[in-house]
Amino acid sequence: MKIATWNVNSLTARLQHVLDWLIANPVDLLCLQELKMTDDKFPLEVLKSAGYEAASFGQKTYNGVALLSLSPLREIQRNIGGFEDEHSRVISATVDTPTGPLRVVNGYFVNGQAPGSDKFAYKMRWLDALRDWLRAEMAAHPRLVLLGDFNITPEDRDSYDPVGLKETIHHTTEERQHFQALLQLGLVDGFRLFEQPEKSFSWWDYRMLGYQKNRGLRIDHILVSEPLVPEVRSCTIDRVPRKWEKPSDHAPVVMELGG
DNA sequence: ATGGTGGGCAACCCA
Repeated sequence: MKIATWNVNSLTARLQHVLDWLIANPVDLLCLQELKMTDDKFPLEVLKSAGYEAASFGQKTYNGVALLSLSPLREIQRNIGGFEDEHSRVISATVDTPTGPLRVVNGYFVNGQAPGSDKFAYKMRWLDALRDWLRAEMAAHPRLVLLGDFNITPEDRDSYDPVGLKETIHHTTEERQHFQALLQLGLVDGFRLFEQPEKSFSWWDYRMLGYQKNRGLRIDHILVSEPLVPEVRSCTIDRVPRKWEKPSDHAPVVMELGG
């Protein structure tokens, strides 16, 4: 089976891209971020016609996440348990796979603007809450994937300019420690299970010809719990839709799982 | 060069 994550930067603006991408890449599960729409605007029927059951957790203008699945979504949960959050950033569900149930946690992590800002402080609190909640989630669901737009470069090699951008947003020691804390829960970065091209990124700024110059960051990730590691067959970034007209600034990350 | 582009929607917004 295949799973994927994609920050679409408005599902209203990108619905046709999503439908076109799914036709070319009929993944079993697609996790979306930055819907920028309320749930009453979510295109449930259009996705159903494309063969996908879906669950959304949106809000007006900002944030918003959704799960699109060929097979039924069970035990759908919204946001981080026990954490009061005005933003719609996490949606989780269980899907059945040939090798057992898979718990999926889809997150649009806080951007954080700049170190020292209120938004950065919120990012740190949010990451604290996510880690504490995930510890229990992983105990309850040993086969778990955490995927989405993390807004963190795990290492220097995940940035086009780690020297010039040292300790700026997406690159700070604090953010990277939070990423490591997720790994310490028993999660593994699926992308790094495989040899990958140098300068592999999942996001490129719209400005200054960012994509054309490959000035990007790898901030979209698929982390798998240890019991799933032997099942991971591949993990790749699909740059194709980033070349389409009016693209999202993010590219999808795709993982193939096999029994 | 402290810029620039894009989405949503009228916010000195948010990425």
